[in-house]
Amino acid sequence: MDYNFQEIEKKWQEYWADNGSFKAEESSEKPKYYVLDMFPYPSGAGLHVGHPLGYIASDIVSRYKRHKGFNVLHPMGYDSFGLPAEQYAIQTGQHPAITTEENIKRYRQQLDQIGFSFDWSREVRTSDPNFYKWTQWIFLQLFNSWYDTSADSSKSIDTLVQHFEAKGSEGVNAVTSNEEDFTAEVWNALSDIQKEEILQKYRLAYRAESTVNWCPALGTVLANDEVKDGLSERGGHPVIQKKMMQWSLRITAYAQRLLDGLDEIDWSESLKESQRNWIGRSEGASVHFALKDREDKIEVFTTRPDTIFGVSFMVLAPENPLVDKITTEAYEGSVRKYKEQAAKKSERDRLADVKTVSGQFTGAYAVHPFSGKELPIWIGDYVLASYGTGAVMSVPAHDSRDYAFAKYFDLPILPVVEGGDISKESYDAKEGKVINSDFLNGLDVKEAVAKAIAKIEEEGLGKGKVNFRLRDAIFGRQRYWGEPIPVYYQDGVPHAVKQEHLPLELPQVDAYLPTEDGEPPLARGHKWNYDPEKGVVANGEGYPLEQTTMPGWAGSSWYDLRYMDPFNTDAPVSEKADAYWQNVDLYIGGSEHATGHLLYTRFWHKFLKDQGIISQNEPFKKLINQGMILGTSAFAYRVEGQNKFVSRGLRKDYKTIPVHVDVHMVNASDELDVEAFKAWRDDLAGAEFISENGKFLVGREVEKMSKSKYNVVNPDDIIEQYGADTLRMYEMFLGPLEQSKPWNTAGITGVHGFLKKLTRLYKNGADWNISDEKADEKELKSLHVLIKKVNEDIEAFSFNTSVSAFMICVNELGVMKCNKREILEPLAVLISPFAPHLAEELWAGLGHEGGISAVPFPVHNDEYLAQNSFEYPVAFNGKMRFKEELSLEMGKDAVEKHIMALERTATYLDGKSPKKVIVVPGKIVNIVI
RNA sequence: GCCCUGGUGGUGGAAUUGGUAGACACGCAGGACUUAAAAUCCUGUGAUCAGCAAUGGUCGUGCGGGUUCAAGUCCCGCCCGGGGCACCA
Repeated sequence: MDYNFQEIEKKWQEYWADNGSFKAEESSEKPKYYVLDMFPYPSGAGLHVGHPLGYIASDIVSRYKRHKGFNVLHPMGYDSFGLPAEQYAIQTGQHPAITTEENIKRYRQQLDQIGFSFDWSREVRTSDPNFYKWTQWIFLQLFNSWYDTSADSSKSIDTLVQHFEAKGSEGVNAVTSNEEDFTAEVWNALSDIQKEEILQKYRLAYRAESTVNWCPALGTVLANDEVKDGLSERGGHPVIQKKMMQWSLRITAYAQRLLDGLDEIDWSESLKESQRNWIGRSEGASVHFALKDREDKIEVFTTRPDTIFGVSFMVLAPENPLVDKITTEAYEGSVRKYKEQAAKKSERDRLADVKTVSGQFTGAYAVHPFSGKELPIWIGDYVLASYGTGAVMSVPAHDSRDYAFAKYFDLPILPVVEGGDISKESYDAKEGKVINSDFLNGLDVKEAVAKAIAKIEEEGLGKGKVNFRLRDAIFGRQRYWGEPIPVYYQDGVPHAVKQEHLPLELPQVDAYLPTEDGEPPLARGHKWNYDPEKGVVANGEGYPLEQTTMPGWAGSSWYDLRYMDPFNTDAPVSEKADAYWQNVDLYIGGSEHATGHLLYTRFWHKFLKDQGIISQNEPFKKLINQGMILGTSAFAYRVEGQNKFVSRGLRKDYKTIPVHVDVHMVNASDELDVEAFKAWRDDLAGAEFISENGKFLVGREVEKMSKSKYNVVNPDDIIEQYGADTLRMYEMFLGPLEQSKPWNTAGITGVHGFLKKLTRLYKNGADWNISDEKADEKELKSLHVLIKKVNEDIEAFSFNTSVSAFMICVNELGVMKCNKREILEPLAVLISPFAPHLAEELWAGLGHEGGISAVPFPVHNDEYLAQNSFEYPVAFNGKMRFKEELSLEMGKDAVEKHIMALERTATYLDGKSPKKVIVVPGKIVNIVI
């Protein structure tokens, strides 16, 4: 065999491992380039052909950059804390660390086979105590920080305490849930416990009673991004709302910076848009409405202060604490009933039930700040307690939800913006002239918004305000297999575990379930107390440790930094490593992390930047989302009620049910291996098959790759049959990296054949056959067209088109029977990022030693590309009719003259004289008749 | 509902950003080599009409308009697929 890929690939993989070919240099004169893949969670199922897609693309870039003279950091590791290993542990009693270790071994084996140029010496695992020591350390920095909005930066909590001691809360501009002002005297007189209660409202990692997403089936809380349509993202279990004491991270402090930062990074527009939606900035005003006959006020947030004269009632969320205070005696019963009803509804029901209007009058009235009119106060579950102030001013004429509410309960609808018909629906558009609105009359909506805010501020009724939809991130999980939160409790007050006692390692437990009392699994640890002098001690001594662990995204929020300096024992990353590597130049991974990992990571980096740990604002300069590789399922058509199958073309004649067929039993022409199919399952053994033209054909459909659809293709099988280089090139050839596309094993023969063809340029049978003759013009042109294209394509991440370009060039050289060193040497280097094993083999065959990976990448020479003639398409009224080869040196006029003199031109003119002749040199001739 | 994407042969996809639509590959059809198969190589392959044929005509990039000598590409209005957000005031 002239292309013995199995032997070649094994040989060079060993060579790379033995020579440490891809070790990134600590420091270097070379410019740095950091290419990162989203590290995988090592699941038990192993990789299917969809997983390596992004890794192949990043590997091509890494290898290309090495050829271009960069010091490339291209690491890999494992996001090894997670639910599946824990659930397996619950079922079997096996420690999740063991399962994880086994899965990692399998992953490593699969990854190694594909020939990636990872620097494995820097491997990280989030579940490794040497790694999570620093995850815990970062958590403690967050715990010890508050956010100063005046400086727009986080600061040490000590600075806040000093301020409180000297001046109380006056002059503090912080992101906080604290609403009560106090003086220095009051502060200094507080007990430690009371002080800590207040500080918790400022810390960036804090404990608070908050409504959380509780998943009873998983026995843990979930972050907002882990819940989809009221179900847990993992497992699809129902999620309910529950009030719990929870650790949270104050990501909301960074909302504006997270939003602004998007403008300086090269990410896809759709991804940025997802993050913008998630952060959900809206501008408006907060306005205080006084209550009739009471001291309290209702504060609302509105984005439409211009419609303030259209307010005809107020609505509070049922959970709003004000409700109980203001409800009049006569309505107490019905309000209580409504609240109970609302509390019973799960988030999911509430979402599903958007169309049903419900609410209850409280008996109380607010007073319109400008008109003095009395406004009835209602409660309704369309108002959310967790957004804004949990209260709205209702402008039914210009808000569809308020409109529905007003119609249902027959409340007044007052139009204040011209331009819509409000007899059937509200007019929500922000266009038109304001009417019926006193000092706002005659203004455009935009002007009215500004004027209304100015007036509200002037009268002390409120102020302009920006609101974000982003919520603080719930950080505690009632699980075993995660990073322990390094906190202990003294008199119920949380204290940080000392740095010298980090990592706080997971305790040994006898089972991985929550306890019978519903406490997290860590409560089963027999040695899970803490003494600030001694560290972890047995229960009964010292103080109790926190029992929840960190969520899956904790470790992944900073792992990119650890690769820069994986063995550092003094810091997550050294100043030197940070200064050299800075941040990730190219990050490739799936778009499913848009509002989870990618947002949290940006948050942690901004925080670490504030702390002076790192120098960069953003972790990932450029990000590409690789598309999903879908499966091409195969179906056999079973005749309803019979054990009989009909071929695809005949199924119209029968009533059939499609049955999934394992794609491995179908060939490239969609023919089913009937014998294999019969042997597949007992019930099929006696089946009858009706063929067409002697063939039994299956139907095809594109679906997500999944075991249950029998359409999963394993890379190991592909590598076994065609080799890793073929797999790599075929995955790239399938289509644009960012696009989702179906896998079809049938097409792979094209790429495999190409690699064989390439080999044949260098070899004659088993022997190397290379000539030192000078290359001719045509050969050089073919090569240099390719050099130019490949360079451009890699820079543009358009790998599918470079594979085509390789095919075109190799086809051309094959026809010319070119075996000249002058052509074949650069060709081997060009293809090395794509098919590295074969490239190494060819390079060695050309007589080189020392490997190909650092050989400079070819640069094209324009001289060889220069054309002296061009085949002009000649079009009449824009329709191409014939072509004429002309010298490119001919000017416009000369071309026109030549073309007009042609006999063929005369035929098409058919006696008419052209109105106009357009000549675009080197492009086209168009004759307008 | 709002926001991002995308829509090109039987299939995956190209098209230098306004200049020959369908590169490259799969599949299909035919042929060469072979006892045969595999492998390899060659030819054809958007639809449709006319012709024995070389060839020629018409249509054709989701739909309907428009700009232009020229539109897959630009503009206006729709339709459909994929994704994000969503009683967010």
